[in-house]
Amino acid sequence: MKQRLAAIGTVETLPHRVAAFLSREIESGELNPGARLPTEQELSEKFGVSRNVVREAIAQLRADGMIEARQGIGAFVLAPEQRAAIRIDREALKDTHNMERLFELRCILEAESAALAAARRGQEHLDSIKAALDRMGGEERWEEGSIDADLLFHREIARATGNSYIHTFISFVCEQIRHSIHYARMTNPLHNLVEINVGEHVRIYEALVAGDPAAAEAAMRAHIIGAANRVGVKLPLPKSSGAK
Amino acid sequence: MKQRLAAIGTVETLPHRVAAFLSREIESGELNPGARLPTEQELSEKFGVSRNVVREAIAQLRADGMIEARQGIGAFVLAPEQRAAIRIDREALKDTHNMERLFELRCILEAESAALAAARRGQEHLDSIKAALDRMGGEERWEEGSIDADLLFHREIARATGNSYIHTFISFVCEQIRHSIHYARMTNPLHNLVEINVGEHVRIYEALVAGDPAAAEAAMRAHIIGAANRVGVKLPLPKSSGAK
DNA sequence: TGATACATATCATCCTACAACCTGGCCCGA
DNA sequence: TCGGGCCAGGTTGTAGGATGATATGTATCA
Repeated sequence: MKQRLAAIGTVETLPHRVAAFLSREIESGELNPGARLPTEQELSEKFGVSRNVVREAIAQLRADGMIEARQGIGAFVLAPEQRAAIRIDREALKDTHNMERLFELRCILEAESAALAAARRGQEHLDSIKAALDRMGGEERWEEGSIDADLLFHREIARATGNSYIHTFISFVCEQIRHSIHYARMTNPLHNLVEINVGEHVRIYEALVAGDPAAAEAAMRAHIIGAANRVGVKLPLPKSSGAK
Repeated sequence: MKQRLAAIGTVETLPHRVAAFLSREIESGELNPGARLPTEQELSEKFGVSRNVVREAIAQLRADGMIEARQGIGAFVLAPEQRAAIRIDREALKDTHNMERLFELRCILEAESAALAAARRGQEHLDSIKAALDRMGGEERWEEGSIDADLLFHREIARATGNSYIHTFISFVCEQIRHSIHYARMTNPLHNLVEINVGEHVRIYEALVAGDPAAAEAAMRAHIIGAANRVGVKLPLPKSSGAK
């Protein structure tokens, strides 16, 4: 049971906390790009942890391209443009407004990707997508399993584009959304809030089978707008004026 | 001068090398999700480094969500879907085929974002974009400065969407492309390969001023296809069949 | 004045030790 | 025989010091 809790809550380790603190300080602008961080020793004293912990925290920030450490001089904050990784703060996703932004990004990515997938999908891709579709709606289970199948459905479509970067990006965004929905379900007793509309998925699948990019794009767009609505996020006019 | 080299080459630190090794081992599938990593001591012996170095490497992988460490048991490989960060291998970008994929992703992101920006941009956004445009083409310098201005132009448009996630994603993708182009220029003596078409940018800007999403999207799409061609990447029919 | 040598500051790496935690087996009692 | 508690060993988490590598500023000397 404790193990289960650890898997969900992700026990906060000391380096993680230090890294999160520094990260926020940089994001908020208290430490501008080019600024020099306190020395490792100063930080270890400030947080009351060993220098080892501080180093692990800095190693993480450095890997992300947020700071650059130079031997003999110190560590410096880098400009946000030269980040080597994209990382989304899950705390921020508890805000509905941010959820809305994330859904908007997802809509952009997935709609056009669906069009690409319709043009390039092979039979093997269709099979994988169909399998996910069956797992999703076969039984009337609106549970974890169905959500997994839902995500798999979207990932398989992304894979059918043949573009690994698109696959990576879409997988990432979907996973963030899944996480925040999971959180919403934990705090909100309305479990049925998360409801999967199988019909929308079927329409996407049919467009892919037909190899019709425009239809696939439209179906995917409609689906994501619908999905956003079902979790209480109203998506503001994506592609409203540009459609016609 | 040495400082310059350090800023470009990013001196390989031991933890970074260990992390890269483990990362590749996971990506290549030699370590499947759920598998347990060797203990820290075994790894430190295997690589001939201290346990501290191994810990810093593992801390990075853990921050990315590639592995999960449990006290008293060991470290385990996580499924690729639950990554907490997106990280692009710059070595892989030296392959033209990957460049092509990245441009395709960029096209998807930026085209629709341009449409959003056209609908939502305020005067302040137009001013920032115009400033970048002036910096880009004002003087006839196809140098670093112009490339910076080019990137800034795109980032400012992303910012005008009012969606911070879109801004983050586009900044990230653009920066990856900039890096790989920089690398290509170093190895290839054809410096003028990287040429900035000011006219294409002007057309995008005018569509934003007019507040015309469809025109902005089309102009951006044309621009990115053109930019890809200018660096020797032919973009395969994005939005070809779905357009009509 | 100019250049070399030195002292200092800082990060990079290593080492040892202990704490916290999990696993498995052993022992003992019912 | 079975069940439960106890203990030993292994593994990660944290602490603290020691040494090497590198950059900066200063002082000394020709």
